[in-house]
Amino acid sequence: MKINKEKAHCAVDYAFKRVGGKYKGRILWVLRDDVLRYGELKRAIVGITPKMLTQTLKELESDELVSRKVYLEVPPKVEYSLTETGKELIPLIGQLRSWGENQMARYKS
Amino acid sequence: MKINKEKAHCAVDYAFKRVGGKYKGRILWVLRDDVLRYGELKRAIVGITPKMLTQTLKELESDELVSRKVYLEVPPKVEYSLTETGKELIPLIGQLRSWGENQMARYKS
DNA sequence: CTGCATCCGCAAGGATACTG
DNA sequence: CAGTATCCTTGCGGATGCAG
Repeated sequence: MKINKEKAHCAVDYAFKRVGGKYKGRILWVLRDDVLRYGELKRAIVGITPKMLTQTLKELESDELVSRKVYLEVPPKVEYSLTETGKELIPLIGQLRSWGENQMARYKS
Repeated sequence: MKINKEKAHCAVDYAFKRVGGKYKGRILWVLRDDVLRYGELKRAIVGITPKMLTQTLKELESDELVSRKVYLEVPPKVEYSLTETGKELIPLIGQLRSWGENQMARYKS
């Protein structure tokens, strides 16, 4: 697994790296006020493959935006939720989302 | 040139696509309150190659976040600035940047 | 249920040289 | 000055199968 830890050129670069990629934004967003299990996430993020889900979650966990809680049960159960740092991003993602909605509406014409 | 126009899964996805990529955030940010020429941008975005600068600017222009003004002079002169839509993003990028700064400070230890 | 292992294609991005 | 034109590398992300 290759998790991007290289130096950012600036804070903007740094921030976009943590939140960029194809699914990070969407995952953080669906976790905004829920604690979700792996399978629930998989269903929520339409089109994601298990590999990408696991990989992206690991990166988010490594950046301490998402925390992972394992229940030692059979069958296995793992829950994902936002960390405090992750929650700080929610309002920003929310604004981006609103902006995106406006744009999509504007161009639908 | 391949500019990403495929359907977004949702508004979050849409927004991140417009602003993602390796340089879009940084370019929008340095243009936040200046009108810059090609060469000035190139110097401002440390590490970018002419190819990526041109390509990224084209995508931003195509998404109507940046506008391009050509002066028919010798030597040539081209100025880039934010559109109104682009300016809407600045506060959001600013917040992301602040968040990034805090994170970088936290981890510097 | 929650993943990991493996293989692979393709597009994003990089290096370098050249042009109007 | 403001880009193009080529060629090349990398690694993201997809597909599929297997495992605890």
